[in-house]
Amino acid sequence: MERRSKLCQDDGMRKAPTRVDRRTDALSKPRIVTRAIAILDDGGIEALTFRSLAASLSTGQGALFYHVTNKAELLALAATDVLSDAMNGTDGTAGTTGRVSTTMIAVFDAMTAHPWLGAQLSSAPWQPAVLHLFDRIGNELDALGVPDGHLFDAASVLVHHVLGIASQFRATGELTSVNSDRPAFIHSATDGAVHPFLDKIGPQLVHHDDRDQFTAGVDIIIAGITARARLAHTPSPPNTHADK
Amino acid sequence: MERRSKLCQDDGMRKAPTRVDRRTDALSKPRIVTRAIAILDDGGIEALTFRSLAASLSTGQGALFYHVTNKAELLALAATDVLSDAMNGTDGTAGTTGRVSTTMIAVFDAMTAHPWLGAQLSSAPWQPAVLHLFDRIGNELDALGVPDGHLFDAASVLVHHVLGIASQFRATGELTSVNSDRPAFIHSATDGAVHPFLDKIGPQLVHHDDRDQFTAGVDIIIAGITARARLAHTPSPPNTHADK
DNA sequence: ACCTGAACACCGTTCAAGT
DNA sequence: ACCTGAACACCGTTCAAGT
Repeated sequence: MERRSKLCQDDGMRKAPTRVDRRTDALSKPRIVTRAIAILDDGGIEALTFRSLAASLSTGQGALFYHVTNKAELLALAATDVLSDAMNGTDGTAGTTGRVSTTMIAVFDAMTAHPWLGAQLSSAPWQPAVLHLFDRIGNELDALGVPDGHLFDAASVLVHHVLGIASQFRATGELTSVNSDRPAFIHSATDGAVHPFLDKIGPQLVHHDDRDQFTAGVDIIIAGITARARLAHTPSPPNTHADK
Repeated sequence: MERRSKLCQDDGMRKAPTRVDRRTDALSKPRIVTRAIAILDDGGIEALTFRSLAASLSTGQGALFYHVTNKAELLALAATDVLSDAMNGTDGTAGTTGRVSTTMIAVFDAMTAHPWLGAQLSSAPWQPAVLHLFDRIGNELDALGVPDGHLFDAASVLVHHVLGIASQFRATGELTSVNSDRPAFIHSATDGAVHPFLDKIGPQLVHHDDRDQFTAGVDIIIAGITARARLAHTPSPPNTHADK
């Protein structure tokens, strides 16, 4: 969780026994996390193993446990890193109104760039990364003018929406195989049961863009939030422009 | 996937070699699934093991693989069973308008009754159980009068909302420990970073009811759906009554 | 203090062998 | 056809032992 970058914490100051840098690349939390992310990025979530990570850092597995409590913490740290980067990229992009959806889309894009991220976020919704996102969205809704009594529920729906699509990113292989032939897949998956709605929107299921669908969902939710907020509060002016 | 209940498929009819019921309880898919659900219900998701399941049915683990392809299928079958029951309980409960939220709440309640269900649903969003729910919600929105062009997006947001809170049901132990002392937990989880919104809504985080929060989210989404649908289509009458 | 690597306990899944 | 249970491959995690 701590981000201090003390790669070499007593460098040369003290006597220098033989050669202080008998290894320039001493093990450290940040180093481990960085390497873990690299493995996750190009091997998926099942590629990250304490054995593979240790090999990649040329150490023993035990050494890793000296710096990291367990795999859950390791994954949580990786998620925090990646998500923070994604969210920092959106600072001051749009006016207040658009800022919420900008944040949401940034998270979505981070999940497509790092397919393991979705699985990790949805598998541990109370991890720091998610709380961080929750806080960010809450603040943005606050700035947008959503009344206090509605902030909590409003922020929750938005976070749930990300977690919902996050779960769709589990098992990349599975998802792509689904995408290749959705109608056939759905037919086999539902095993011949009657599904009038699925049949009806079959074509959309095949041709739709996941990102568009995500943003459409965000729009719907924001519409609902403002509709209910206005209803409960003063009929204040729409507040549709940027304010900063 | 198939629900036929052929517990004994050739019972006694044929010759009766020594004693037809040398075992009344022959292994079968439904029997296995039922027992799996029982184990899941009172031991959580990590209690279900092919070893534990085999022991509980007094067979070898190999026998289970004769009826079930793998653990993923077993869990998917269990989820379908439980979710179908939950959704069948809501038939003809309310008018068209309230039917969507009735379905949503039924799913939520099923997840609190079977804490493993949330984990399973969110860990494999393309499984039959989820598709079944998706279809159900789509049909209900259709009956509600949501225009065709919006049906897909509308149903998606709702399903994502369930999947989002579903992910919150992972690791029951974790969730309860969180509930016991949320402020302290959040402080430690965020590790001292600045989280103005979390601080602001701290009290609500502690005292809120998860079910209320869920339904509040459903209301927000439905408000957004009707708002956008009305906007895109004719300004038709609110259509707020039951129609069947 | 930091690292090593064998060992432990536990999985899902397979498979030769039985009836 | 259905079942048995040992075996396999692979985990996360621990720990005595080294420097």
